[in-house]
Amino acid sequence: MMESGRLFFDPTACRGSNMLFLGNGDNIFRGGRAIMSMEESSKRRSFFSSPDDLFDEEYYDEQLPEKKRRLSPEQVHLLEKSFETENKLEPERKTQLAKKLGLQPRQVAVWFQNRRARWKTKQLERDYDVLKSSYDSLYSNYDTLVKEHEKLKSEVVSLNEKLQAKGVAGADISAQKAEPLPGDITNVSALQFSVKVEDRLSCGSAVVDEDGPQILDTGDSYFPSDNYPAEDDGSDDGHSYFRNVFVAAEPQHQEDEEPLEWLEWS
DNA sequence: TTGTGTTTTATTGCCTCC
DNA sequence: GGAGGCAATAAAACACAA
Repeated sequence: MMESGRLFFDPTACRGSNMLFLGNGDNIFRGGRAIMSMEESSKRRSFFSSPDDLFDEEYYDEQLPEKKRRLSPEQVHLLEKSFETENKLEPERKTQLAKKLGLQPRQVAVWFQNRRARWKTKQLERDYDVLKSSYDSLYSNYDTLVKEHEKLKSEVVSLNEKLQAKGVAGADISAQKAEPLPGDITNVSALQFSVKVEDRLSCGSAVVDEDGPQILDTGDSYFPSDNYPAEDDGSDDGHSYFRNVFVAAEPQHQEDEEPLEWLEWS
């Protein structure tokens, strides 16, 4: 596999014979011509010499394989569409696509490889954003809880003082007979998170119970399956590797989400 | 025009699977 | 062992500010 790739643009390999390009059913000159025709303006020349065909002067400009050339928008569009339906390439589809596009199968394979890499990079960026907003949300809720806790604590202290004052002043209520407070409710640990926090939250932006938000160990933390989801024309439609990771504080989410099945790998 | 940063195409080497 | 995948990287093509 690598050998064919290596030969593809290897000047020494090209010098001898074009048979080297014929192994996959397409040859580079056919592809080169197709690209050339779509990019009428560019007529640059390859840095390496070509096979016998190049002796034909008429052919020279159009047939010469170039060292590197961008695919035409039409080619990219078709490749993108194909990638959307299936991001991996079976040999048959590769050959078909290559023929359709006037490219070498190898070029199609390389394009898919690079496209998958790009998709993955974008996906990681999206995942980072999701994780960050979840963190921000949790942090914000935590902050609210801490403040509320402080407020309640001071209320308890104040009520305790009143009770004690009443106990001293009241004729029948001795300090000994007074109902003890249920535990030391001025103690942070007694209050803190021993009850369901969600009961105390009014905003409802996040449901945080005693188990708290958590990151579940999903085991394999990367690709959910052999197939990535179809991507909407390379746009950010927010498929996350980690979408099944968060059980709380999921940020506002995309409407056009795909079903989770493909994410539920184990 | 040129320098610079980004994107795209292609290669290389390693790994896994059959 | 060959085929195909991925990560890392090179290098050409492109975009764009100065």
